[in-house]
Amino acid sequence: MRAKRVPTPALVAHASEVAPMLLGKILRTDLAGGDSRWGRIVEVEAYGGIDDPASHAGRGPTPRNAPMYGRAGTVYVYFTYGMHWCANIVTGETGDAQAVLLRAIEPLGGLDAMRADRPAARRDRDLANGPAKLCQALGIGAWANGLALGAASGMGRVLLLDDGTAPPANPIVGPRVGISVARDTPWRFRAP
DNA sequence: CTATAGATGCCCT
DNA sequence: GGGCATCTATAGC
Repeated sequence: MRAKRVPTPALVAHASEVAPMLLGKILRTDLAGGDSRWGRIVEVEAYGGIDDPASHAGRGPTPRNAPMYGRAGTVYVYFTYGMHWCANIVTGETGDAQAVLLRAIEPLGGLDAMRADRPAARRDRDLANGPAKLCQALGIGAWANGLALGAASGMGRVLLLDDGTAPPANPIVGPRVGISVARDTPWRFRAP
């Protein structure tokens, strides 16, 4: 089956509901210069809005989290630890400021380009098994911040595709990684 | 395999 | 100035 774009209305729900549904979907970048890279989403985390202390939107709007307040399907990319980019997909109603952090994909296409951009990865399984590694492998950076899924900028575009693979019936659910608050909220989802 | 330290810069208080 | 939705190399088992 050929892959089709995930329709935006499917993303208009709480991040904790959208997140497990993104497992199994295809994340692809088409970069300026012509190369495409893609893989299957195998790990995500849900982040809520003003009511979620672990979310970047947990203390209201700031310049950094502004894309989170946009429409569902907006890509929110942030810079952290002085060197890493991480990518989210905004969910919910406009203004809800919820998002799903894309934590890991199983690389499927564009492997050579991924390897070139991830010299530290000694094995292919390490190409995109982390939120910052995923961005490095797919070539996602500041250029994608605030873009709608599927919309092209001068640097490229980000696509969320459905190739007919159903989300896992029993994803591994647990607390989110790397946060210092709300550690009891089980909003991390992994494919078995 | 686990544990730990260091890198490195931006955002927000 | 504190803290960060992280990654890598290295050390030890």
